[in-house]
Amino acid sequence: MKEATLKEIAEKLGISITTVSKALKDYPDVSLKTKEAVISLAKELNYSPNSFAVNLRTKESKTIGLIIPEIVHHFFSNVINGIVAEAEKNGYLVIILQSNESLELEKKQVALLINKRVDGIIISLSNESNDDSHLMEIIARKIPFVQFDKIAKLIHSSKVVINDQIAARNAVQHLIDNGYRKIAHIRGPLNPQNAIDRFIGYKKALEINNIPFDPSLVYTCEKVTFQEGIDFAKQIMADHPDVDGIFAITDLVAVGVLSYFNDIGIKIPEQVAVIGFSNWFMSQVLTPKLSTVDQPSHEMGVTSFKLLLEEMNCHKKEIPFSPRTIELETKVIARESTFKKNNI
Amino acid sequence: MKEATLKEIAEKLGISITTVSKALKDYPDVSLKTKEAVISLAKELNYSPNSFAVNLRTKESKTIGLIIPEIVHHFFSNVINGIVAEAEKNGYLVIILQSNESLELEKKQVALLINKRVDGIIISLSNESNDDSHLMEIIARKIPFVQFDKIAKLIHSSKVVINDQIAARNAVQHLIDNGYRKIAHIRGPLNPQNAIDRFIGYKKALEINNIPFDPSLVYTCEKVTFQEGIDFAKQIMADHPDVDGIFAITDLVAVGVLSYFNDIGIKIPEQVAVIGFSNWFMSQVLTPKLSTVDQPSHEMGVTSFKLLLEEMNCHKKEIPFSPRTIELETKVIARESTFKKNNI
DNA sequence: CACACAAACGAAAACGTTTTCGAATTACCG
DNA sequence: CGGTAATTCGAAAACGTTTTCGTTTGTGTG
Repeated sequence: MKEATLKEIAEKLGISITTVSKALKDYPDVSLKTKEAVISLAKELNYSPNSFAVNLRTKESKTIGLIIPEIVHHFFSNVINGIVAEAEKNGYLVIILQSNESLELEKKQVALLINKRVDGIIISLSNESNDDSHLMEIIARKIPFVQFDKIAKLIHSSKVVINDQIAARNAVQHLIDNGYRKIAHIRGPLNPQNAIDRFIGYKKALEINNIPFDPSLVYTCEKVTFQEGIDFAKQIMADHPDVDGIFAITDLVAVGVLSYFNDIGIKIPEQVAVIGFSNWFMSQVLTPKLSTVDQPSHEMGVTSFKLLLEEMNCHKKEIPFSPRTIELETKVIARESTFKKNNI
Repeated sequence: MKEATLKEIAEKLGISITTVSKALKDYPDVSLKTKEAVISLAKELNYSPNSFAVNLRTKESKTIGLIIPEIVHHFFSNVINGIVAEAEKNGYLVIILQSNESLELEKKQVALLINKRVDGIIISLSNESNDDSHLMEIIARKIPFVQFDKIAKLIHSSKVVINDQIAARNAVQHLIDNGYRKIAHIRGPLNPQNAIDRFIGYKKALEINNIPFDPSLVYTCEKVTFQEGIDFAKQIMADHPDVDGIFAITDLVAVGVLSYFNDIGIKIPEQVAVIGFSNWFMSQVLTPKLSTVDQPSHEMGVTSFKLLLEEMNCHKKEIPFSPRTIELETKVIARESTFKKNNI
């Protein structure tokens, strides 16, 4: 009942381990007769190579590591899906870790993956990440490395992103085009590059349309939760009763806003229009249906793995690899929550 | 710039590999002096044991495999989260695979994990799974094994489940208690045990309340999608315009129903009450808010890993392990979509 | 028949660790 | 001081594979 090994097959056939190994890997210097004998016996014994030994010998594990801030998250679970599918298609397995938006945990997990000697690492940074030392370590060890979505701009690695500035600008422009003028922004935390970029996009859109930027219309999430959406919606109506549009950093927050407005009877979009970001599934089934920005999450996963694979292949053959940055397309999805105002 | 090894440390210190290994693992037969010297040099060289070699030597990889039907799914992503968190807490990493509800893929993936020699396997079966041979293989190889949610009853392994019959019965009882009598059921596919059990629970509830069971009120999903919810809602209203309640196999389908009714102006719950299953996040933000059955998904993940860990520990020490089945509690979450009828 | 050459196989090293068991040294005690 | 016991160390095997480089045998050619 034990696991079959090359040695066992060799002994039963009265040949050497070397020949058995070669026969199974279809080397040209094994006669057809022995090849057949070996293959047939291997099948019979249900032989499969001991991957631990193969890993040690070949110095690769055909396994990659993936670190993301949150698994239970429409965007990230879609990315996971893309990565896992593409990886499997190419013979790789994926170890998933969740940083819980904690820099400390993220660092531990990078160390963990390095120790495990994964063949490559894909990461989307936590909101706390303002320190690059663990990423530098990955680079220093020459481990193939791809960042996506929430990236450290200054780290010289491949990246898969969207153009958050333009995407956000388009979202706000959509509000403006539909007649909304006094637009609040519920932004993400101060650290992450994409929260910064979306904020910049928000300002740009105002600027282009000659709407003065009012800092008091900007509200900053700490955790980017549904509850914060509710809280800020309340706050906004208290601070600025005449606001007529809200652009939220992500759909989850926008849904909080919607939920609060629905509960207290504020009409959307008649009184306030709302647009989110990321096109979460639920946004299309809410009342009113939420306008948002579509972000190709699954494709982001697939592309990230493809880039990593390229680098891993170069790494194996010891040919140099130049990191690339790929920018994927987004588009505004107009739904009920931003219907054109009647008076225009 | 190369990876430090025991050999290197030994040579630099003029001692044997054995002693270095022992020093790092705090064996009692190494003098304090050499221990300190070794540890300090190891730190300096940034030594970390080559996990490939450790795996080969110890025959374990501190890695488990997880196969689920769908990653982008509120219930499953919560389970993943629970498993990954609990695993990491105990020094294990998790390889995730998605069967896409395909038996064929599921079988391949089990084979993959066996070949990778993971220390244990956790699985929730695909809807197609009506063949146990791949699961038998896991048992035959004595690989620690836990099933959760969608299980093969006859396979002798640990299991983590809810009581689907009772949970479904409670959901339907809730509808009946609130005055609904003609209740349709949108059930899951014919194969999965939990779809069968929920259907049985539905029938039981009717029986207890002396409501005759009408097979034409039962609709069977193939893929359990949002779209099927829409389609069946339409179908139900065509077939039985006087239906006043719907129990759906899962929230996603219930949301489809809600969405269709909202679109065509059928009032919920005044005309038809709707209850789902699983308590997906979005169900609380819909209009109307969806009643459902809470299923402790995160806890299900945590519990699954704990059971697996127990078995892995026994396996290592070669002491026998008896598989256990753990049943977690569910409870009906009453929201707007099933408000009590006025006339009772 | 000698020689070259191809075909088929195997010995052995290497990957880096863990662990057993015996050897060497030191300390202790009567 | 002889002997025992404790302390400290290291040689070597083992885990199972891959791959290099010989060696042997058989085949064909001049």
